[in-house]
Amino acid sequence: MGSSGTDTGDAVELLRGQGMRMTPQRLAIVDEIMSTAGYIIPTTVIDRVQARVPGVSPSTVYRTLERLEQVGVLTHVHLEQGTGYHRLEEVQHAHLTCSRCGADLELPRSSLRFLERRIERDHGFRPDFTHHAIAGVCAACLDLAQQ
Amino acid sequence: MGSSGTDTGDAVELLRGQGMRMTPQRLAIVDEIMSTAGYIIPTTVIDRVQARVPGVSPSTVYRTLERLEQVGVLTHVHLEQGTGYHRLEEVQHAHLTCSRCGADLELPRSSLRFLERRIERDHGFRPDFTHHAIAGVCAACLDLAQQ
DNA sequence: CCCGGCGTTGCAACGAGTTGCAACTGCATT
DNA sequence: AATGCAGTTGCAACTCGTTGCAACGCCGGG
Repeated sequence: MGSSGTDTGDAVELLRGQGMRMTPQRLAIVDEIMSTAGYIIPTTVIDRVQARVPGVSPSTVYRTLERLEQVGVLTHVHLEQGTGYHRLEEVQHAHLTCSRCGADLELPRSSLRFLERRIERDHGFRPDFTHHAIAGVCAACLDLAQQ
Repeated sequence: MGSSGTDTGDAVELLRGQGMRMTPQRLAIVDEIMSTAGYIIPTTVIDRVQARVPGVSPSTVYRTLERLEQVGVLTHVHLEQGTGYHRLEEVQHAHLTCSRCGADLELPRSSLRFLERRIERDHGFRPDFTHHAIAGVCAACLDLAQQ
């Protein structure tokens, strides 16, 4: 686990097609991301990539993540504690973050389609609830508060 | 304008009641916030307060904002470009940020109550759509894309 | 009105993230 | 296989924000 997932090759090919050069650093970064399920935060990418290719500078990682997003391989989300990146192909979901206990629930986008459509109809704005986390109070904490 | 709004006095009194000491720095920070409509970002507070009380350190401003939030005078929101603070009494609203043109629309919380209740009913999580901005595409950009 | 405890401040050091720039290197071409 | 250059990299410097700590000063008690 943790290396050379099947999509890494696909991604590399796609990146080459976009005129991007495949350097060792970039290869390590892409492979690290492609073999990670869910989202990953930049500092983690930096740590893991530096373990593989000593001397990789943080700025390279940040710039590569940005590049990968432009090319359409990744997307970033704003979570309670900062920015996270995940593969674009991953199932889209919103993050429900409990402001009491910090729990992070995932809600499939399909469950929010109705709300998205309703807001678009009522306000002319087509929202994407997956880009920013949604704060609130989870069921467990609601129960505690109700006693 | 921009100084000693009527609520500054109320706030100071409340803070004293909480055992907080009123230093010149803190007084300037509180007054700056209380006389600002809408949200304000920390760096702006730092600039304005330093203009009044030379030498105030940024850490003091950050710590005071945090303190004011604990006491219940302020609240922070996560916008596309960082953190913003606003008075708690201000009308609550969600921020709709257009990912195409960057427009920032405000949607009164009352317009979202229905959605909040529906999510709570369906998923057991009571969301607060005002805490994080909501990304999406505004009406104008939707029109452009449709042609 | 002075005194002293403890809440507060400034500073220095640090971590995350961004940017400008000179040096380097994939890789297409020859 | 050698060459050239546009795409990349690492570094240094900078901004925003956080934290530990010693010095400071607000304010209640004498």
